[in-house]
Amino acid sequence: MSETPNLRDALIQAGMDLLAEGGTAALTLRQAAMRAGVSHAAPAHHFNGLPGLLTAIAARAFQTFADTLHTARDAAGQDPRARLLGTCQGYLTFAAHHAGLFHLMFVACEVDRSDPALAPAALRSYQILSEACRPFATHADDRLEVAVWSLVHGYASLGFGGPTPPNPMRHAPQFAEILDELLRG
Amino acid sequence: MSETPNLRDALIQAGMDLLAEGGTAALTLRQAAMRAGVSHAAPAHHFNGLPGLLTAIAARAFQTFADTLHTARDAAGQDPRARLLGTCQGYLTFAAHHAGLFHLMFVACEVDRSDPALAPAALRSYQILSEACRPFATHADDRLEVAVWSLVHGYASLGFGGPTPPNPMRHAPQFAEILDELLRG
DNA sequence: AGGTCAGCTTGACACTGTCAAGCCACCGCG
DNA sequence: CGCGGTGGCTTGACAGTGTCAAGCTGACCT
Repeated sequence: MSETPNLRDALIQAGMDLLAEGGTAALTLRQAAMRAGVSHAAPAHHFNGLPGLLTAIAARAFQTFADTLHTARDAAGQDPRARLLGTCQGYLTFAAHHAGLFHLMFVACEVDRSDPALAPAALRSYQILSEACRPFATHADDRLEVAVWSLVHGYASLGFGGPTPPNPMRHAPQFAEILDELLRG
Repeated sequence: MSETPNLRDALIQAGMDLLAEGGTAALTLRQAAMRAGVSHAAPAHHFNGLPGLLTAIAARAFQTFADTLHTARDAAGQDPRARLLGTCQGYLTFAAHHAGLFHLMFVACEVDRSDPALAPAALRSYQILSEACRPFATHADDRLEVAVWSLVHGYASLGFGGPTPPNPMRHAPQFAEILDELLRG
């Protein structure tokens, strides 16, 4: 009665809430349906099973991810290095604050990566990073983009940017110093 | 009757086989027990539930991972750059050939990362990479180690090193060129 | 010889995803 | 206006999962 104009969005929102609260294990079709106030089989009419819901959540996550990168880049001013660093820090901030979504977007094997709803937002995210790299490209190929992308993604995945320090590292250097290393500080 | 000196190892081996054959979803306590020829509740006497089995598999995977890095480094000769590149390519080879184990080692949230059996092998892997980086370190801190580690881990996680090319990239540059970029070619 | 206990089995429970069948309001058409 | 049809949801069921409690068994120790 409150507000459920369409159930699909409500289920996606419930799934994102569950993911943020209890991690991947808590994200369940039946729990999402219960949160949305419908029966356990209702989600089947809007998604292709659990992978379908996960894919829809990942698609929405890619959109907010692209927005995060965009605003972080623009907030960093006009200097090309500051813009690239800002974009990377947006990347790290998103990974640290939305670990569940980050996991879903990049590593979860249940999401259907061939879903056409996934490509646009993912491509937009990549293009924002790619544009920030362009002023520093010294080769014809895209090796710098791949290098920066791999670097920031690995840094985030290994937990250096997160609140909890990773396993064997006593003190991870700031990402800005590492990026300088790559850009021939 | 064939050979099961201790069930614990048999369960770990069965779990690794299941992981290699059917991915994370196929790795199940009951399936591993069935493969080992015991009842579905037998694993509970050797592991702390499913997370315990996953942790034990991850610990063994870290050992073979460290061995892979070690032999790849030594097979690369004496030149410091060749040794570092060889170590990284061992990293990428392992990630591509043992995607399930790689996932378990670094991202699976079910493994108990505080398990004391996990730290030694993980630390050994890190030290092999760290030693290969040492000739190139130009700062007192370990920023280069973290940079190389993040770079190769991100490169592997994003699928550049794997058999299937990743999403938006038409042609990923070879990792050697990217590593040269980081080492100020 | 008798007791003890680790290791394994059996059985049960709650929970998951998924499918089949049915219900019901709404919408278009005769 | 009546009426068939269909999308959206419910109910019920099934196989599969992890996990716990209880019981059996054989070896080992005293």
